[in-house]
Parts: sequence; C-alpha cells; structure tokens
Amino acid sequence: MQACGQVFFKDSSMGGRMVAEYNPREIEPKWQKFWEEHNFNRTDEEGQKKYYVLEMFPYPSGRLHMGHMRVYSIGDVLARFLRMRGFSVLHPMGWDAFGLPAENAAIERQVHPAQWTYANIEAMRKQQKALGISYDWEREVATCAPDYYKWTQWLFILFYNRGLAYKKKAAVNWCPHCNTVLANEQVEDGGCWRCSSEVVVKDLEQWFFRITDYAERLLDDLKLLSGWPERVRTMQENWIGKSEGAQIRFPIKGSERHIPVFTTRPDTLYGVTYMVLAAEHPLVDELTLGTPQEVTVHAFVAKTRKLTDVARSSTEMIKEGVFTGAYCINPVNGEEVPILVGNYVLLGYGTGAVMGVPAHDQRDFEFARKYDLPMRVVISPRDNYLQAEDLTEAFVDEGVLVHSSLFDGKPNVAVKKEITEYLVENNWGEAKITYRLRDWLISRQRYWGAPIPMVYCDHCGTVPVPEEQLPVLLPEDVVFKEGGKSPLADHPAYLHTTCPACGGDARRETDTMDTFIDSSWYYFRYTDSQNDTLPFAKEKSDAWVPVDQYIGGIEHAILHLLYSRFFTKVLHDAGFTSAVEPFTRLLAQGMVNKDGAKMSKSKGNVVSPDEIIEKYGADTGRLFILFAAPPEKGLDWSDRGVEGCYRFLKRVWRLVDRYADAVSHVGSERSTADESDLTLRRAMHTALKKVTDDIEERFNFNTAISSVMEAVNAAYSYMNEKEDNIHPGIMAEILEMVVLILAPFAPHLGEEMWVRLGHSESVHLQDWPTYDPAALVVSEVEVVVQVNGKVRSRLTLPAGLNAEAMQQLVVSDERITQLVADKQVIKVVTIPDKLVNIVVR
RNA sequence: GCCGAAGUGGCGGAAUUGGCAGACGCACUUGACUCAAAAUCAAGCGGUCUCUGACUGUGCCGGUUCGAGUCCGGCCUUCGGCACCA
Repeated sequence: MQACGQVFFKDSSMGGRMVAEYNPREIEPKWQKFWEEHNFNRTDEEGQKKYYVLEMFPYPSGRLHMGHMRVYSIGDVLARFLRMRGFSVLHPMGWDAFGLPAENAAIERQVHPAQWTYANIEAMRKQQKALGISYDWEREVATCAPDYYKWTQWLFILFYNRGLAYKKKAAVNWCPHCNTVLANEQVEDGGCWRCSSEVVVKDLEQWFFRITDYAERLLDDLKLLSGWPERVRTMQENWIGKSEGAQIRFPIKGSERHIPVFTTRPDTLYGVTYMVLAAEHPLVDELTLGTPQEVTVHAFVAKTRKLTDVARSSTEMIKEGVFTGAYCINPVNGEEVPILVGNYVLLGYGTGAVMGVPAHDQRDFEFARKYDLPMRVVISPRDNYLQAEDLTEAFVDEGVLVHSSLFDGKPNVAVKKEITEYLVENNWGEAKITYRLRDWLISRQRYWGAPIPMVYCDHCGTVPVPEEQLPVLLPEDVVFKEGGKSPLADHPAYLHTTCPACGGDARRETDTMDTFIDSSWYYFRYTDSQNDTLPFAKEKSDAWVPVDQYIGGIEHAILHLLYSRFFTKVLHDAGFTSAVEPFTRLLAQGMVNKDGAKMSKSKGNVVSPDEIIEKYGADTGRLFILFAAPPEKGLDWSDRGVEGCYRFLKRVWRLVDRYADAVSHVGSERSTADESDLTLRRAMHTALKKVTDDIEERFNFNTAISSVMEAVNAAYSYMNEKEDNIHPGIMAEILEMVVLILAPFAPHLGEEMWVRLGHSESVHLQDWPTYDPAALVVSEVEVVVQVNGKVRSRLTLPAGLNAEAMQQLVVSDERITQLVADKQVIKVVTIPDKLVNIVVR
C-alpha cells in the first residue's frame, strides 16, 4: 500500500478539533476525498500473504440498489479486515457493461448505448465511492471498452483455434421480445431470463462453445469446491446431469439402417416392447415416406412441433404417440418391436429415441396402457414372480432377471454391466455416458456486445480476424430500430470487409457474443488490467487467481459460475493460468426485502442507498445491512433497525469524545486496576476474540457487530460507575480497540475517531488487535446447579475447581441440601466451571 | 414428484463441541433529565399461575441421554432449485 506510513493530517485540517455531534455528512466525504487523493486502496503486489476479495461486478443499470450495497458491504469488511490482518488484498471493481438494456434505451430515448452506459457507470461509481468501499480503482474494467473486448475477441479466437468454438445449424431458443437467441442456461421456465417472454424454437446457424467437452471435469472438480455452498454445487451437478448407461443399436426391419438408443437401464433390454422417436428425429420422415401412415404421422409431427418447449416439458402434458408402421429388431432376442413417434421424446437428449420398457418404467407403463402396447416383466422380486397383467404400476425396485435368456436369475444391478459387455462383444452397442448439459450457444443478434471476430470469404471459408486487426470495433454510426434485426447486419461498411487470408471480398459475422463471455474472464483481467499485449500475463494472474473469496447473488449459481469455471479450465489447458478453478470460496448473499417482499417499484417498498447515505451516512447503512441478518440469508429492511445502528454509532462517538482527551495523555500517573477496571477489560477482550472469530471463520458479521455493541455497553456501565475516576490506561486500550474493530464496518467513523484518539496514521493501516488471554481470566465463575436436569440454584464459586471440590461446595449449599434431603442421590454430573447436575430418586 | 435449506418472544435474530434458551438490536413499559417535548442516560420486557416461588416453552409426535433448540425415527409447514432426462 503506497500511502502507508504517511502522516495524514499535518498538511491538512484532518486532525482538527472535532465537532461535538456525530455528523456523517461532514466526515464521510472528507475521508473519501483523503483516501482518493492518497490513492489509498492501491493493491500491494509485493506482499507475501495475498488475498483476492471479489464481489460480482454489476451491470451499469443506472443506480445502485440495496442488493449492491449488501454485496459491497460484505466484501469491504472482509477486505479491510484482511488488510489489518497483514494480507495484501486485491479488491477491484468494474462493469459488466455490454447488454440489452443499453440498446433498449437507445431505441427508446435516441441515446447511443455507449453514452448511456458510460453515464450510468459514472453515476454508480460515484455511489460506490460514497459508500466508502475500498476498491483499487486503478484496475477498473468495463467490458464494453475496446481495450477490454479486444481480449474477449482474442479469447474467442483462442477457443476457435482449440476447436472449442464452432458454428452449426440447430434448433435454438429465440426470445421474440429481445430479438435474439439464448443459451439453454438463459431459459427459465420456458421464458427468457431477462424479460420472461416465452421463448420459441428456431432453426438457425449459430456459434457455440464446446462446453460439453468439459462436462466431466466441470462435474468432477466440484469436489474441489468445498468452500462453496452445497446447494450451488448441487445445482451445477444437476445442471450437468450425468447419466451412465449404454447406447444400443436397434436395426430397422427391412433396412440397412438402425436406430441408436441411449438407456440407463440396459438390464431391462429383454423387456423392450416398442420404440419411440422424437418428432424431430431424422428417421421419422424416412420411415413413413410413401406409406399409409405418412399422413397421420406427418400431422402428429406438425402438431407436436408447434408445441412450445414449456408445454412439451410440462408434466401435465398428455403423452401421445402414433405408430409409424415400421418395426425395429431388438438385437438381443431378435424380436420385432413397433416404432412410434411420441410427443414426450426430446431430440436434444440422448439420441432422440427411447426404448419402451413398460413393465419397469412408470412413464412407459402409462404410455403402453394407453395404447395397448404389450408389456413384459423381465425383473422380478426373488420371492414373488410378477405377471405383466397383474401390474398396476411399473416395477422399478431391484430384483432378479427373468425372461432374459442367459441372464435369468441374476440380480439386475449387477447385470447392467454384463449386458453392456455382451452388447459390445456382439457389436450391438457400447457403454455410454450422457450429459444433460448442452453446448453453449454464444451468438447474439444484437449490437451492444463484443463482435464475433470472424469473416466469411467465398474462397477461404470461415476465417478468424488476425490478432493485429483486433479489436473488431463496433461502428458508432448505427441506427437503432424497434424490433428490428441487429444494426450491425444493416451496416454495409461493417458488413463488407476483405478476407484476412486472400484479400478478396468478404463479409463479417454480424452477431455479437453473449455477455456472459465478457464476465467469464474479468477476474483475470483485474490482475493485469493495463496489459496491451495479452489479456493478462500468467505471472500476474497466478499471483492472485483463484479468487480467495467471491461474493454475489445466488441467481448466478449456474450461469456465470459455470461459464467462468469452463473458461478457467480452457485457459489452464492453454497454459495461461495455473488455476483449475476460478473461485476458491463462494458466498451467495441473500436478497434484501422489505415488508416480507422483494423491493420493487410496483410495490412501492424500495429504499435506495442514496437516501440512507443522505439521512444517516454510509457507515450506518453498512452497519445495519451487516447487522440485520447473516450474509447468506434474506434480509428484511427495517427503517427502525437502521435508526438503531445510527444510535449505536452516536453512542460510540460520545464515548470516545468524552474520554479522548483524558486518555491521550496517559502517562506514569496510571492507577492500580480495581475489579471494575478488570471487568471492563475482560468484556473488551472477550468481544475482540469473538469479533475476530466471527469475521475470520464464520463470516457472521451480525454476531461480530453485536459483540462490539456489548463491549460498548460494558464501557457505558463502567462510565456510569466511575464518571471521571476512570483508569486512563485501560480506558485508552478500550477506546482504541473499539475503534479498531469497528473500522472495517464503519470506515469513516473509524478514521475520525482514530484521529481523535491522538493518532497520526490511518486506522486502516493499523494491525488488527490481538486479545490478551490474561484479560479473560476470571477468579470466580457462576455455576448452575441442577437437580434431575432442572436448574435449582446458581452459585458463585472460585474458578478452576476440580469436579470433587465443586460437588462438595454445591452439596453444602442450603437450597440444594433441602431439595435433596429425603432423596437418594444416584449420581452427580459435573462440568468444570459450568454446571453440576444431581440425579436423585 | 425429486433434491436442498429452514421453522426459536410482538419483530430481526443469537445460542460455534449435547450443558443457564432468547445474546445483540428493534418495538413496548417505567424512571431520571426537561416548563414540556425530542435527544440522551438508567431499569424492565417469552407465557401461565396460588408471583421472594413454581410450572411451562425452540413447528408436531415419539425416542436416546443425568441433561436435547442441538442427536435419532416419523410427520407438518414455508422457501428455493430441478422436473417426461430415457
């Protein structure tokens, strides 16, 4: 830290006699200006103990909301605390600045997205500074800046060169409101994640990232993330959706072709009685063309394809199917089974075909009953031979195989592997792992994003833009039209270019990248934000990445966190980072609500950070937001609660104000400490120990703050008892500790009080105090006396007695003697210095 | 339906390893200061009763234990996530 060691008030009015009242409106801007002028939060790159604290960077929507204030408050307490603990802390901030709202603003208000975005950044940065958050602003990044998206494009080409970016025609999710495609992860309940409009499926040629190549590692390495909340890991695990099973080829009767089918239940293979294809399955047309079934099947397919994905994936949807007229052959027993087309089979999962085993799969069971398809039991409980006709539901429990030729009598769990081996031996199929995860669709038909740096040439095909021509800049002279296609596609000067390979006429790709790409690598850029030859240098990023503590909203449990993990792994494989995971610890902070509901304009329950800063100051707002609930839980905003925190800070202020002069001249006149002096000192050191543990190990800022309050309450009791007759040495120690441990929470007040106590160096440059174990020693303890587990008395006993001595003292207590008098003592349980329980009959 | 988290005063929440349930704060009540109010300081504050004491109490039912908010079994409710995944 550069500003370290600087005497800060000799050259200014910083240390002037303070005003009598706590006035955050005066002191907060004063210290913010001081920190800024002295570049106070600049990262120390030389330190040995490094810690990277990162809050998810915001989208520059215009104003900060309480959710932002909460994340930043959490991050800043940690950053300031860790600096006092001797760490070199990297604590940067930036802007996830590409995205649709800017473009919509452009359409609505005729203001260029860049202008709108940068104005918002200005406004929000100002708010962050008004909160007193200790960011190293020299590392600020904005993903929409050409010197940032140049490297986003560079990384796209890296992915392309590694075979991880490819273009294909596929059925993709289209949001009709946003006029662009979406990745699978960005569809929630069949709606667009941003605007909730129902998405429709379109066949389009689009760019994808091959995230499925990393499915296994993304799943496996979740094991490394013990510092993540379990629910986030589980969500990712479910999203990746690994299934192990077999892929089996069913030859089509009277054809050279076959239908590949994925199943997790190869043990039920002898029970297959029909086959169902997805409506979009390429074999459907082939099987029915020119047959009597053609018209029926065609009508069914058309009807099914018209259904939205929401309707199709709803459990309420009625399962329907039609017979194609064709049959395929079960390879293991040579049986002919009918091929149907069904509305519940998804082309995107497995092979788009399902083998029907109605006796052992509930869905198949219902479907078979409805269409009167045959049913065969192939797994039966050992002691009870099942008959297909008797079944009222599918038998899905474990059992032994029947009607399964060579495998009869064997337990079905073991047979899964054996049947798979049997399939391999006969070349009928093989073991197969399927994932629910799909490749990441990254094209967006919008303007305000990083252009995909690709060129299409009639001679050379698809050609990446060479590095020296990066960035491919967004043209500024574009026209934004309501509901239209991307302005880039309508911009001839942008569209027409020359081929980097042959120099001939060529066309640019006019799609831009999903903004989640921008945010998948920004935490690397912070470590080397000025680099103009690489996105970041390995030695710089290796000093900090992985991020030690990442903090953000749970809404990114899959999206941003999965994509960032993928990016880190690719960058690792390409030799750019040693990290295999981007975020060692993750804190998913809860929402800020008011009156039991999410803050929203329509409910009229919005409280803005600005009004809180204006009325009470940033320190009070920060303190309340951390005090009201543990960080990972929802927080209910309470105006009364805020006032309580304001009161507390004023209480601290008055305490320090009253004794600052007395304790700043502590000299040889110190008196001998009496009992109440020592009690106060014990309260302080107890609080200090608890605050340290709460921040460091548990992130329980709410209980940390309550401990500081207890210490301050103890100081008030002491003050009321002693008035001016205090022990100056102990009072000095108490006041300094209170100010030091409060400083990360209320940094402005901390600074002001520290000066008031006669110091000439910033409180934020001080070492975190360590508690004195000697101060915690007590001579007497209160021991609870129970009879049969019920509290009957409390005795004050000397500390450190052994069990026997405690029991003797307890039994001789008059109250207890009476209670136990005519009873038989069965046993006595003793917890030293705490409790004695006498069990009687 | 499946997976996960949670359920404690009037409210937000605490109790970290099975050992005094309700820390801390809010609200409320009372006292001091004041002509008065605000601010501030101090005291009280789960419920019930026969009130210097006892009983009862951490979603419900049961269990383990000298002792359970905490551990075990079975439910109920709320909130998140996933959901024809073959």
